[in-house]
Amino acid sequence: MTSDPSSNAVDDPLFESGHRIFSNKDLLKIGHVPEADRIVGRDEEISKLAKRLNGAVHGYSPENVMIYGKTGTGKSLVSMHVCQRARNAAQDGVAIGTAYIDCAEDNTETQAISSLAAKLNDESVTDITVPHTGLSTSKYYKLLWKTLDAQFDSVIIILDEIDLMNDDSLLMKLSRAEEAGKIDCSIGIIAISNKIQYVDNTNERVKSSFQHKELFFKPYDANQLREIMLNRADAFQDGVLSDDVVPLSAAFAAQEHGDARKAIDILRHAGEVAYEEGAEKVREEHVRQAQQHAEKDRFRELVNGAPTQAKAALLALTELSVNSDDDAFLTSRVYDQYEQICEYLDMDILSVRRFRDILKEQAFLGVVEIEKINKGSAGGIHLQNRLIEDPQVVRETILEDSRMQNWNSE
DNA sequence: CCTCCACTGGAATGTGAGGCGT
DNA sequence: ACGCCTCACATTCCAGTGGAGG
Repeated sequence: MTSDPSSNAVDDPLFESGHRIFSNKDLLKIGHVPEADRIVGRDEEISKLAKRLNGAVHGYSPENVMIYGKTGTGKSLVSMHVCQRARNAAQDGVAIGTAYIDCAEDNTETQAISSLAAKLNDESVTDITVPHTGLSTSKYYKLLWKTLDAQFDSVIIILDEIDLMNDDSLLMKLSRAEEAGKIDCSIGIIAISNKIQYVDNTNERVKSSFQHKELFFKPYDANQLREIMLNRADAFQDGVLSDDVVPLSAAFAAQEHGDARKAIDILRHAGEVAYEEGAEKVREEHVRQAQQHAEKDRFRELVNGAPTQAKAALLALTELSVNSDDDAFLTSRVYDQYEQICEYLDMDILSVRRFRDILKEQAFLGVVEIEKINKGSAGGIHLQNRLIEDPQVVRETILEDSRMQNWNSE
């Protein structure tokens, strides 16, 4: 995520000095955090969240907040933004610290505490050194408490993607620290989750200690997406975007997921497509291409990320689809083909039961489609499995895997 | 309307890897 | 270094399923 445009550039005719399409592509990067006035359609969420954290600004305890919402609905963005404003708005004599933890990265209690301590610690003030690793969990906690007391009246901690944290005692210990008298500094936690049921799945001890308000983020609608994209339109050169480009991208994204990240992705792709074509304007057809491209990318990612056994199962399906007029096959038929593949590739052969579950998982991910059919007295209930994307494309993607490469027709 | 087929899917149970405290 | 615990993945067993066809 670091961009370092070299400062001592030499004009080389091999590379164009100015870009025909983009003027500031950074604005379309995934990790780009827009300025405050560029956050769209989340005013309500921002003010609600700010209200919960209000205490921190005056040196009292902020409330804990649990934020729910799908990906790309601005949860992290709004949280970070509010934290920043809280820091700026802190009253005289009130020291506020804020920290952001990505639980996908630090997914154990120890890791999270250690990076929390490291992030909040200002060595020149506290004279404490936080080692990256090597201490027991409890030592890290002690370090953290010390750090906090030495520097802050209150801290706000953002725990992003907390559902990926495989241990919820962190939540409990953080929220109990203050009342247990371990620290004088007050702690507010913003926990962010994609899953609505997150709190239901945590145990009772955590539920009782992590008292919190809940906040729901709705997906962006087409209007908001359009505005978000228009706000970033100056990533493009003046007049390069045709009028219908942004509304179309917004419409695509809105009907599919309401995910701002993906919407912007499509816009960027459209720009790239236009550039490669040598077009002087980004047009509707470029957006359509970008959209299709995004679809394929998503698919590639799904298939690439699948475990080996799932790939073998998919390969069996593609093999059948390619070599026959039908496109849907009974599980038993697919399983036979799968057995052949496994044997040929010298892989373990899983049981039919497990095989069914693997296909079901792929169906959940949107790679295959399963239909229930009934053959009556000729054989009761069966499942029919069908690939959603073009079998050839799936096949190529699977064969990119080194373990699968030996499988070349027959 | 009852039977019957061959697969489905829930439940119990086993196994190996990895994180954690001691 | 050690055992403990949890989790994901896998197997085995078996009651359940539901419409075509008698």
